[in-house]
Amino acid sequence: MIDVAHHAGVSIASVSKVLRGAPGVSSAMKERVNASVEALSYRPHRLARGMRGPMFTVGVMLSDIENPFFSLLIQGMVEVFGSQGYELQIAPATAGEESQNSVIDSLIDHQMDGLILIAPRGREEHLERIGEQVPMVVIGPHGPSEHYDTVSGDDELGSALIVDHLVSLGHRRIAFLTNEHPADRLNLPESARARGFEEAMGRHGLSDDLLFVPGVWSLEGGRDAARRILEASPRPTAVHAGADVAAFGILSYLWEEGVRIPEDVSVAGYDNSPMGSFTPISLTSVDQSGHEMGAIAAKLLLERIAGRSEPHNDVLTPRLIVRGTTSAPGAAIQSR
Amino acid sequence: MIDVAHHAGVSIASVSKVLRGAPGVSSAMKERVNASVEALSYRPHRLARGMRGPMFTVGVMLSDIENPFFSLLIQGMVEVFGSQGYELQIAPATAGEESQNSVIDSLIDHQMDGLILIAPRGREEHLERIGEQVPMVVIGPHGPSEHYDTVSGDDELGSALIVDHLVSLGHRRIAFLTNEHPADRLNLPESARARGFEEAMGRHGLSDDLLFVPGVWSLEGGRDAARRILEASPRPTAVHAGADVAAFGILSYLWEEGVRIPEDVSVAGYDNSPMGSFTPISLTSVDQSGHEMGAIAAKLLLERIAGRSEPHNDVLTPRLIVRGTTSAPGAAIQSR
DNA sequence: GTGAAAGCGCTAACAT
DNA sequence: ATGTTAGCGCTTTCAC
Repeated sequence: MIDVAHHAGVSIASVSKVLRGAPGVSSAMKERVNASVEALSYRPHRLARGMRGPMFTVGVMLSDIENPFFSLLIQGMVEVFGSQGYELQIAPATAGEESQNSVIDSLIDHQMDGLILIAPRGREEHLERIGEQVPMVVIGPHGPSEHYDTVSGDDELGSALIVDHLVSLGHRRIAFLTNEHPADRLNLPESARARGFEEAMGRHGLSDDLLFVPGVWSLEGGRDAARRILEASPRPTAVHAGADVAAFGILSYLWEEGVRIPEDVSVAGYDNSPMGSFTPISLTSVDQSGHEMGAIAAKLLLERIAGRSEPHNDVLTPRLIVRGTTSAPGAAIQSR
Repeated sequence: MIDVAHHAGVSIASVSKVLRGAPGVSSAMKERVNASVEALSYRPHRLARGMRGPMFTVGVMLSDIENPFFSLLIQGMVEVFGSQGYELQIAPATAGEESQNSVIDSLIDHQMDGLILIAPRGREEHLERIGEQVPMVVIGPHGPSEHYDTVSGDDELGSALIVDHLVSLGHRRIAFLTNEHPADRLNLPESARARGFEEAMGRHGLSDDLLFVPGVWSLEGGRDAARRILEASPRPTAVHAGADVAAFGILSYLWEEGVRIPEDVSVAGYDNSPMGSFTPISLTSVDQSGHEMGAIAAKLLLERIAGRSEPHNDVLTPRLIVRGTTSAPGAAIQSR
């Protein structure tokens, strides 16, 4: 910056003012400085700037880089932050709680102006403590919160939509693939979806007909689960896979085994992934508008950075998307 | 840090030394300082540290957050950097060259110790200029380079593997889906794959039978291309989709139209995405070991950060994975 | 082995 | 409207 000041024949404070667009600079000064900046192809040192004021950078803790739904979220954020002059940096973590916490700490150490946590596994108390230190938005069913905002889909309702749909088709015995999680963690999507499933089944008087299949939401996890579902007695006529990726695994295994879908077994996913809409998959699923969710999270974070401190807990309404993998049990209502 | 020094009753210089593990500190001093750090739950200010020395953070320019192959790359990097005490921050960009360049600039402004660019669209000269400023590794067919390293698959060979396979099955008229790109950009995966396709066709004396289908490598792009391929006359009996995601789109459209695969049209992808291996897709594809590629890029970057300046240009050998979407033309060699 | 002090590149009072 | 200067939290000579 000193070089620029010399080149332009002005003080470094003036350079700083021009660069920040601060008030109280003549247009002549602006031109001279900008010309010198150009001539020397000077770029401001973000760290030095960050030592005094904001970094104009927000951090995202990404708990699973493979999940395509999370990619959607990030795209929504990118658009909002980009248009507001904020930069976005993503710190990849794993599913483990320690990994996620250390990634979050690192983001704070880097003096990010705000944090968005995507489906964190940390406990509420811990999240509250982070929220006290830095503006924060959590994506996932985490409300109510004191010191941070949350955005999530109404996963209980989403599960209920699936159950209602299947029951209205005539299904009674329905399986749900749990994503393995500690029983005391009520703030995870898998908890909310399991809860919604159980309640909806109860509402239809089917509490004795539900089957919880322990397993993991992944392609392989879905295949494993499908194997066990076929062996169950009585065998379920429908499966709520919990997530699209798990549904893909289930479908894959069932198809290989010659099980007809949806005639023999109906399958519903969750997330409405792009792949699911395509033939020959045509997966019945629940849409939770990830793009919009990401954009909302970004806007909430900007509000918090601007000073708001009352917590917002936004819940988006999911939509059921009926496609070809669900039908009345035993009935081939549509060709596949 | 001053607080820690007071709490421990020592100078801030000593605190600094202990924290960095610098030589010349008594073990008594170490213990006192560490105790105070613990007691005050002090965390070092990364920006202030970065103003004097390295940040121990590397930046990744991610040109497409949706591409699952890129996720694989990042997982490979995470493992290497994590074990070496480096942090990884991902800056998401779009396919546009300007977007990518500004993201790269921003990474440099943040004083990252090194950069990995995933499939950048910038020109060689521009990349060289960046490589002069900061240790850098480019993932993509960009060699030979002066001031940075590259890692890539041998995309020309990969395309040739597909052509050889299809021709050995008896195909002659084969289509290739171009990912739209400027003709003068030879350093893109799409360019290399197109080149490999053309050369291999020529080698088999089929230069007159090849069909370049302009289009985009995406689900929708694949569907569009499939429509035009069906209309082509003479109609190709096989398609090299260029990328799995495009192949999925092609398959989707062909299935909807009642075209039998592989009997009527054979389809091959590129990338060996996890989804492709599952029934009912079972896509013939080319594996380019993304995980390993990411790990190699990370190691090369660490070497550069450590001081190496001779460029390395690593090329990984791709493997053809034959599955159910390719067969002799007109022949149903395997049930789907 | 330990501490004092200069300085990294900026911003923000404050003075002119 | 412009310039001077004191820090931000750390690292790093250089004395002690």
